[in-house]
Amino acid sequence: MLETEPVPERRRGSGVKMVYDQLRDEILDLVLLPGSLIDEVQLAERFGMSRTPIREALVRLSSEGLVETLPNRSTMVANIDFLNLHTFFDALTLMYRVTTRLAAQHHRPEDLVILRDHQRRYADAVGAQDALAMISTNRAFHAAIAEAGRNPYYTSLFLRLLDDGRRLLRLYYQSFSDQLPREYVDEHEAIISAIEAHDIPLCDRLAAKHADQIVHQIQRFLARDQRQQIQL
Amino acid sequence: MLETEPVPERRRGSGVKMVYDQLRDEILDLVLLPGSLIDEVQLAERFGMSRTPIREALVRLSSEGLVETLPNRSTMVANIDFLNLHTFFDALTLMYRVTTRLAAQHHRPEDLVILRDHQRRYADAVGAQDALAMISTNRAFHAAIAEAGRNPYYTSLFLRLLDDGRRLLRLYYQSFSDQLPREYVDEHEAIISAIEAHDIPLCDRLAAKHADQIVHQIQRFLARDQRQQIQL
DNA sequence: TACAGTTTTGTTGTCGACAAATAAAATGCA
DNA sequence: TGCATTTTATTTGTCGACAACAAAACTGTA
Repeated sequence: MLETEPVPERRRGSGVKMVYDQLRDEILDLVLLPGSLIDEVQLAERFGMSRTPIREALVRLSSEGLVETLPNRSTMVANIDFLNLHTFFDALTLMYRVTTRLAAQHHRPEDLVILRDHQRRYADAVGAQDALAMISTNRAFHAAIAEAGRNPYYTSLFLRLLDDGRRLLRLYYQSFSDQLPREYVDEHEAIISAIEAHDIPLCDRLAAKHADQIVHQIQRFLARDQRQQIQL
Repeated sequence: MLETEPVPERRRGSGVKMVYDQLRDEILDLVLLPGSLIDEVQLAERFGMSRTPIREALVRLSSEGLVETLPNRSTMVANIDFLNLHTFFDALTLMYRVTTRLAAQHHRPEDLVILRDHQRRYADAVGAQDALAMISTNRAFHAAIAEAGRNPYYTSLFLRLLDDGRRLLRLYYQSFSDQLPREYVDEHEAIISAIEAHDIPLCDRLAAKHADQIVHQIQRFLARDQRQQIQL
């Protein structure tokens, strides 16, 4: 009597969160391509559970704008809006500045330890030429700055922007993984020092410069091969 | 044959949205008090539908921070965080400034028509001493400015802030509905003119002043009767 | 062949029911 | 009586099933 149990007997309330986290990662990592349709029963079979928890996860993703749900029709992975990218860059730059300024004001000693930890991991990723690790560690670094700023409103918007950017960065790094991120390591170091020194104007300048670097780099990439963006 | 139909035969996909909108309004209008527990089957009976759509509405409200859901236990109306109000005021002020500046840059002629329409309704509400109408029309006015700024990232954060503030304003206006909002009418007029003139620095100054007025007024109120805030 | 109307197919939105998990009540023991 | 333990009860998380809706496939007619 072979009682195969492919689903490893998950705990009660963990279903939605598991599906949510998994789908979210796959969307942001472009495993699920923008515009592709999502079938609930297919997901239900894949995760070995009913459609109900799948649906709740999709509702959550929908309210965060990661999927668009057409009434009585399939839900769809949200498209990347290449036409209004300037609004994204604008908001991203402002949030870089605001969160870094606030970190200079409100950080505590333990925040610096965390920051340096993330920075070290980022430097390792750059040294190892590991594009995926660069993306995630860079994100963690700036998310930690936002946390140190201690304003949840800014933090949540910033995280959303970083996630939206994560999809762009996936396009970016998969096309050419060059050595430019080396500059970012130094800039990160300077930002940490400015935060530690409570130098708010310097934090503002450094964050703005850092943001401009990233924005211009992405824009250069987009201008370079426009075919790819039209294709999506 | 008496076929009573208390539930008016709603359309198919409208269930969740109806429950979501209704609960959201009741939470923001303090009909559902912060910290109060929400029973799903009770809501299901009240809305005349199954628990499934109620649940999806609650998930959505949860992801927007309006309710907090304890695992395997009741979900709860989110508390008002009186301790960290300064983060709220800070973000609100910045968003006032940013959205108004962007409206000066990117507005179109039809936006001004909409703005003047909201402004007229706000003036009417002030004239009629209708506190609830003041809250909603003021919100609509500033939301329209954000829309005219055409940056969905800022708009969504701003709307969230305005909604969080709506609960505070409910506390505020229900304790003393005075004639102070009269000043706001004039300030709104000045903001409209500055937007129309594309005067970005003036928009920034006016928005900052406007925000400070509101913030200080709420802070005065909170300092005046602290008993009420502790009670909640 | 082109097109309007009809049928079929596939997918979603909703339902009622059951089981797990927690809180409350009841019981037993010192 | 006070406390630990068991039992009950309530509420959630999940499931399988069915009906409604939209798109695709099909049919008949000009």
